[in-house]
Amino acid sequence: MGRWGIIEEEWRKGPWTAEEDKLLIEYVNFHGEGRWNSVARLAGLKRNGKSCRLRWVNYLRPDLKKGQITPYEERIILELHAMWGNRWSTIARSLPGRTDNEIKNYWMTHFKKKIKKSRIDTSEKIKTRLLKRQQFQQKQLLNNQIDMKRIMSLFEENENNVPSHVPKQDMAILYQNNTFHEQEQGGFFYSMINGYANYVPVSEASSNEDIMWDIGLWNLDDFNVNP
DNA sequence: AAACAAATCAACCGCCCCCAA
DNA sequence: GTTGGGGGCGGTTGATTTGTT
Repeated sequence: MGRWGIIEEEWRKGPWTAEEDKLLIEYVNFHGEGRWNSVARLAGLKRNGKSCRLRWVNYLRPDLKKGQITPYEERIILELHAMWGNRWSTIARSLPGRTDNEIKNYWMTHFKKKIKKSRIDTSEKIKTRLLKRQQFQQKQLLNNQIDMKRIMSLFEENENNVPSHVPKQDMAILYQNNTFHEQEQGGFFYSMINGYANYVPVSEASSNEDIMWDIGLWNLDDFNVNP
């Protein structure tokens, strides 16, 4: 009870019940995603907006991929984590149907203990701090994710069996020995520059030498965007 | 069978950014 | 220019599940 005898807003916490899920699904089906803070009022749920959003995004969304992370997905998680660090939502954008939370959990349980604490940790933090200030950079980098998706979609098709419509040359993009092999035709050229991955659409690279899709995130020291 | 340990993962928290008023 | 609400993100927790002795 509040000071004036008014019952203070008490939000439910903890695991969701099937009934709560049902209410939330009905709400989203009717009102769409978003405006999460009005869910409690409109759907009769005693959950705050954040809780509702989280439940929907991580569990109830119909487009979620169910089942275990496949070995193929695991490789992508490792590769992208090497590129992006702990930016789970960024990594998740390249894995359709998987959530940042899921990927984060997976990495934490499977790989964290294998990574020794070292000065790499410190430099990761510096990198993260730098990135936050570099809005412009980030937007550009996210654009390049689109290019990554094209790569990833090729892997997707190659995961189990190779559809006949996949051109031979695209098959050259293979993930072996912890790296993408260089690929010169019909896809992307992958290389490591200063230890960071670069993906260059081959068509762009060959038609215009000046275009360099540098998603080597961390060479930001060279920029002075925010004087 | 039972006690204990470890792994898993759903959900929380605090912080941050964005943007409308 | 400031403020506050909404929402997104990464780190963390802790109940439950799974493995081990």
